[in-house]
Amino acid sequence: MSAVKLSHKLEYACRVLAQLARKQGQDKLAHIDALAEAERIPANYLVQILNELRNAGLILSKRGKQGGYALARAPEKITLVEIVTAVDSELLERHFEDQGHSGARVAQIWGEIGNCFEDKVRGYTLADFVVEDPSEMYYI
Amino acid sequence: MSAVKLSHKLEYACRVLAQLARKQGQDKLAHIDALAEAERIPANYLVQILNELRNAGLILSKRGKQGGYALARAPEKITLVEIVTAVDSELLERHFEDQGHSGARVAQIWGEIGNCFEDKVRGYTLADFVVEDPSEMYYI
DNA sequence: TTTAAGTTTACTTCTTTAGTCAAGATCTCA
DNA sequence: TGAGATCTTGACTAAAGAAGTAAACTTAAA
Repeated sequence: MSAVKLSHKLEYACRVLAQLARKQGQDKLAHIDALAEAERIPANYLVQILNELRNAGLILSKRGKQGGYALARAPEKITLVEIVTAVDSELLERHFEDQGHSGARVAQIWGEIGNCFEDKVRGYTLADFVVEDPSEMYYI
Repeated sequence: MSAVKLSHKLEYACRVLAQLARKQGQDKLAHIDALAEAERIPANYLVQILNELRNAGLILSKRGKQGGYALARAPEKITLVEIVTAVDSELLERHFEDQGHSGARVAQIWGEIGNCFEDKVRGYTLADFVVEDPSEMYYI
């Protein structure tokens, strides 16, 4: 587990969703190239990430001319746990070996730590990624 | 980051230290083979892990006949953060890209989550891994 | 001096991550 | 209808890390 060191993929997913949240309400759909440019993400890689987010039901897409992407729901209805699960579900999985004399207790303690982590992650929604004044973030 | 999915190395380190804690106070030193057997860890791999724990000052070793390993301090003086830092320091590192329109806020939020995680990890010591009654663990 | 330890370093194998690429499907508009 | 814009899908690759293996080297006690 790398709890605090994010994978690029998860960080990209958070950023692109934040950007989509910012564009919400506009009638025009967002294009991959514009999203890649705004968030400095390799466009070819972003393709895959958007696919996973769509498969998870977090965004909607439309093909063809006038096509593009938009959030499937309001930002405050999309929790960070859903984002993690969509692109990097291992992060929240717990699989301990539970072998040897100390396996059970080690698993128990890390299980508690995992619960704490998951609760914290569950407490955020996409709306928190788009607050107007970043300094507000400290009071959450 | 894999916060909740432990690397084998970190899980092995926790287990072998718990075993050393259990043997504390005895005048005989613990041998690699016995530790590997008790905690079901590949002995050849354990060699490397014990080395890192010694370099980090968590255990002491003695070579030659009658050699072996022991904790460098009392279990309650060894925090889980020290163990993580010794064998898998990346787990607690935070490196976000902070690029694109949303980079700063994404980094800020994950930084908060990381602080929460680190605080939780800091709250445990090796003594917690060796309680007599595992059911006590639930009340920590 | 023999032997039972730990020490150090190099190597292998497998999986994952991050990224690239291109052919295919679909939709709108002229 | 058809041309072009746009997403869709799947195959591929290079680099890095995880996990484990192995063996030569050093040290200390009997």
